[in-house]
This record gives sequence, structure tokens and C-alpha cells, in this order.
Amino acid sequence: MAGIEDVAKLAGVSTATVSRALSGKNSVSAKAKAKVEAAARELNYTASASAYTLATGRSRNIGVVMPFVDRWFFSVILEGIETELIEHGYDLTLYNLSGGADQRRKIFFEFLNRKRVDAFITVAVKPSEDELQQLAIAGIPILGLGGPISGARTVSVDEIGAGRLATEHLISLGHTKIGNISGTPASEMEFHQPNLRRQGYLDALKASGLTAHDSWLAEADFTIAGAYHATKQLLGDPRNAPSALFIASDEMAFGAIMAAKDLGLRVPQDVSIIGMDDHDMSEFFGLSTISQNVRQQGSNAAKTVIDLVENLKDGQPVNVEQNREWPGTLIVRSSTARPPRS
Amino acid sequence: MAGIEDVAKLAGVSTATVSRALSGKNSVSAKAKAKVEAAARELNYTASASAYTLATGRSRNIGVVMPFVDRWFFSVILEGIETELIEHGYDLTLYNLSGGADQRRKIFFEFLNRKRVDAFITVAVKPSEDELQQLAIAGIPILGLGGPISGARTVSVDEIGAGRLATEHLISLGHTKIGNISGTPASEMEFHQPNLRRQGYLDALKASGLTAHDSWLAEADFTIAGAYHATKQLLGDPRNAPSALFIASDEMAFGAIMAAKDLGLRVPQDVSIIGMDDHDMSEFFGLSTISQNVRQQGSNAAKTVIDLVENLKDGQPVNVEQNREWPGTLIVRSSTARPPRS
DNA sequence: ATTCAAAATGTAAAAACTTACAGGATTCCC
DNA sequence: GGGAATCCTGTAAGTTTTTACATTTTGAAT
Repeated sequence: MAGIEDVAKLAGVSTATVSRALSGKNSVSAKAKAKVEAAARELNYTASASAYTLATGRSRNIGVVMPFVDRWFFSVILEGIETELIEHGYDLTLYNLSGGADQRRKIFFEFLNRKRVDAFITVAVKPSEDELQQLAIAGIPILGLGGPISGARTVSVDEIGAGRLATEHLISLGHTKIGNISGTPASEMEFHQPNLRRQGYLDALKASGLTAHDSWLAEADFTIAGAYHATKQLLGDPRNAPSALFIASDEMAFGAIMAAKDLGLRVPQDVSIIGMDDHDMSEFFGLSTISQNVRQQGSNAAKTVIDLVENLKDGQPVNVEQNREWPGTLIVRSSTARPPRS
Repeated sequence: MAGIEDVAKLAGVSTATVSRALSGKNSVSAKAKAKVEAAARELNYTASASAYTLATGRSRNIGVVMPFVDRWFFSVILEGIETELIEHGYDLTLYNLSGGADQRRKIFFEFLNRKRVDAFITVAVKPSEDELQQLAIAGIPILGLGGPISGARTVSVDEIGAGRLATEHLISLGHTKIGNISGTPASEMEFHQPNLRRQGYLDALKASGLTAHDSWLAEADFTIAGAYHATKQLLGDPRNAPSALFIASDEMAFGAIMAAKDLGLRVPQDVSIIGMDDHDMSEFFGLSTISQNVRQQGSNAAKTVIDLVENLKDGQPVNVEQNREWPGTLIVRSSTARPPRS
């Protein structure tokens, strides 16, 4: 493995000049730069990351913390972040919390201290007071996705607004008996997104003078199966069934569609269903939904965090507390229509 | 941020002793060890990763390269790897190739050289000659998942055997008209797993003296939608339709089940369907399948790669060329049954 | 009490970069 | 052509840790 010294020797300059030529930040004569670049190419040289980090205190590496990576939302956002980071010459190191409390402690109190990352992006993770303090001591800026974190920048989706949007779509079609399935508290993210979505649903009903019958509401596991069973209950009694359902996630909505079919109900003729997320498979199911533009949320977060670490002032990020909210956009497919005349 | 010197001062010993006490590898008196540990805890000290790497040449960091992260198989395997790595004190840095050839070149010819990782795990990626050479020069060991890579250790699933297993299950139920849907070449992984699965299917038929009618074979996009349309074709003509289908992936099999239902066919009474992977949702669909134990494949790969980097001899891994193959296991659910009497 | 081996500790070099500082070379302008 | 300003380059210090080597301490055996 060639080091900077080898390049310097081959190019006939000092290591300082090599460093300057390759980083492109300081003044180097065109001639020297050419020689250095040729030598570096010949020796296949790239500066060692650890020496760079040690010397500069910067690692060009971003840590990403998420509770799972094997769920659709998280894997898509991860891909969005990663692609953007690579583009800018950053590495991504992944920390997933699915290993439980012990793993979480290890991540926040050991790995974090190794000064291996310039900043963290947390996705749907709410750091505890202890954890935030730990981050502050280590001087690592943090960007939160999917919920407010005090003292940190934050990028999130307007969950309430999105829930309202979905519900308003159903109301505008003429539905008055609108049900809702949200996640159970246990299966929820740490910021209770599904709860917020229901809040938007309730807001929309209220604004239109409608009320939510208790028997039109359900909570279910955040999965296809969970929503399948919940839907069978909600739609089971034809005399008292809602004519439309707003479901807290697309994945759950798939289960709802299958349940409706298995009950002999046609979607959308007998019952309208709208989800939320714009999952990859939603188009296949013809599911109307609210798009969150997840991949772009990821790349946006990556851009923001790079901005954060490249514009530190005295080691502190400038412009803290700037929260950006994304609106959702309504996507109408074939799972929603006017209510049946009864 | 406290450095090793601060800890040494507080504990009243030299930095060498601190290093030894904390790494636990060399002899330190019990008394000194206790003092150092107390001091480290008080100062909240963890050795800086970059200095450690610079001094030792080891980074305790594993690079993972995969073509996507937002597909079920990849995200699950990633989670398996990550959880195991954390357990052993390793970090994971993620490189995904979905950004195209340019990103790929950047990863293999720039990022890789930074000496930031001790080893690579590649998942369903077939490095080119150039890329392999690059890895060799950099002295980075590599563990391949999902296909053979010359000169590297490899962990893979016996795809042919798995395809045979699935087909034999259908044969043992009494089916003689067995169709198969595999991925299109374009949508395939770089090692052509789906092709291998079809190979196993053909082997099994042959062994039982059965033949595959051309009109029972199809290739489709590796998605629900792809298989949905292919299935509609295969089962569209009742007089010439197979009574059972072996589908190259569970995700595709979901599409097949829906297509069958939409054609008015009952699964399994009218048509049996078996997939492959044991996807999270397969239980919900009642899909019979071949389990690949994906998460465990991931954690197994992580263990193997740690073994690889911790047992280097003269910078070279020992035991190269050791290929481990996983068998699949048959999981029978409710999507397969005896063929209908016709 | 001596002696010797083994165990514990300290000193200082090494790992591979960046960058402040200072000095030499150019360029510019009059 | 001379002096100042600017640009370029090299020297050496600094970043934080590990570890070879040297030295001191400990403990056991005589």
C-alpha cells in the first residue's frame, strides 16, 4: 500500500504539496498538481481515512440509527440516504436498534464515543435525555427524521396534515361513514406517527361536521395480518359498517383490501380504502394513498446533514432548531370511489 | 473530549498502561486495572477509532456491498449482519450499488482504498476482475454471499437443491403438470439465482420421468406485478393449465396467488402454488415455500467474516476457498395440496 | 538475604495524514 | 531594475493511540 510519502517521492515534491494538491483546497501550481495527480494515479493512492480523521477531526462518515432496517419505510429511506452520501464522498455507518435495549445502550454509549462519525441521522428514534446529553458531550450533531427532537434539526412529514388529506378525499367523494385503523401503541414508532394520522382523520371529520362512530375505529398491529383481522371486524356487520376506511399505512391497507375481498365486498364499489406511504406495491393493488416521497426524504436528510457538518461554527452547528416539514400528496388510484347508494 | 492522556493522569499511570488495561490483552496488575477503569468511566472515555486504526491497522469495521437495500431479501440479510457485528464490537458501513455504474466505480476504486474497512461482505454482487484485483492490492479480504467468487470465501444457498426440493414436494403430492415462473434475465441477480432454481425444477421433473410443457414455463419481472401477469397467462387456458406452480420467489408467488383468485381458481383446491424464500408475509398468505433462513445467513456471514479478519496470517486470510452451502428447508402451508381429480 | 525469573510499567517511536509557519520564487507595478 | 505583494513549497509539529524495548518491581526459590 502506497502512502503519501511514496507519492511525494515519485512526484518529486514534499508530502505537504501532495496533500494540498489532492485536497484541492490550497494553492498549488498547476505543474505540481499535475505531477502529483499522475503519481497518485500510478500508485493507486487514496489518503487513509484514519490518518485523515486523526489529523483533521473530520471523518466524512455519517451514522444512521433506525429501529429496523427490514421494514419497507426504513429500507427505502436508508437507500435514499446512502445514495446521496456516496455522491458527496461520505460513508454511511449503520446502527440498527432491533437488537433490543442492550444493543441500544452499546450504540449510544460505546460506539458513539469512538468519534467515528461526523453526525448522526436518527430515523423514527427518540433519543432519551441521557442519550442526547451523550451526543452533546461527544459534540456530534444530530438530525432527526420523523419527529421533533429538542435541540436538534429535524425533518419530518406533517402526519396530521396527511391524515386530514386522506380523510378529506373520502369526504369529498361523498362518504359520511368513514372508519379508521391505526397502529397499536406497542407496534408504533417512538413518535407515534400513526396516532398523529388518526388525529388528522378526526380533525377532518370534525371540520365537516361528521362524527366517528366507535365501532368504525380499530387499532391493529402494523402489518398486513393485523389490518386484515381488524378489517374483518369493522366490515363484518353489514348493517353498521363504514363505507370507507382510512388505514394508517399502505402495508396495512393491503391486508384491508384482502379482508374486504374475502368478505365478498368489492373495492371500491362497496367500500373505499385509502392508505398512507405510497408503498412500492401500492400501484399494483390500485391503492389510493398519501405519498410521503420516502426516498427523497432520505436524500434530503443526507443533504441537510452534510450541510450541518460542513458549516460548523466553533464546533457547533449553525441554524439549529430549524424544523422542516414535508407535506404529503394525495395519489388517487382505483381503491376509492363514491359510496354505494344504500 | 477526554483523551488517553487524561485518563492516564487521573489514574496515575502511563498511557501505555491505560491502553493495556482497557484492551485487556496484556498483563496489568489488578490494582492498576481497577484505577484505569474507574478513571475511564469517570471521564467517559473510549479510544478514538481513527487513532486505534492508525496504530493497529485494524478498523473493527466491515463494509457491506449490495445492489439494493430496499428489497426484502437484502434488507433482512443486512439486519442479520448488522446485529451480529454490533454484538462483536464491529461497525458496519454500507455501500449500495443502486446508484449505477458510476457509483459502483467510486465505491470500488475510491472508498475502498481509504482503508476504512477490515473486510467486505458482498451480497449477490459479482466483482469484476478489475475489482477483485483492486481488493487484492488493498489487501482487503472478501466474503461473498449468494454466489461463488474465485479466490474468496463464500456462503451461499444451494439454489439448485432448493428448486428441486420445492418441485419434489409438488410431485410427491401427485402433481404431474407442474409449471414454473422464474425471473427475467434483466431482473436477475448477478449470479442468476432464479435460473439455478429453475435448473433444480427441471432436474426434479427429469428424475421423476416428467416433462415440462413449454406453455407451463414463464419468465417475469421479480415483483408481485410481474408474476401476477405471468400467472394469468399460464393459468388462463383451463384445458392446458398446469395444476401446480413453482415460483422463483415468495414475493412473486403472492402475485401468483392473487392472479389465481382473480381467475376464479381456488388455492390449493384448483391449483397448488409454492414459492421460495420464506418471506415475512408468507405465513399470512399461507404460502408453502422453501426457507432460506435469510436473517441467519446474514449473522452467519458476519461471524465468518470476523473469523476471517481475526485470523489473518501474514496479512492473508487462512482457509481461503472454503465455500459453505446452506440447504433450504421445506415449509408446507396451505397453498399446496393434491391435484384436483379431473 | 540473595538470586533469578516473571510480571508490571514506563519511554518513546511509529502509524499516515494535515497545516501553521517561514522562507524562496514569481509576478506586478512604477 | 527594484521593491512589495503574492504565490508556492518545504519543514516540522500535531492529531491519538498501540506496542517494542527497556527498566523496575514482585515473588519465589535457594
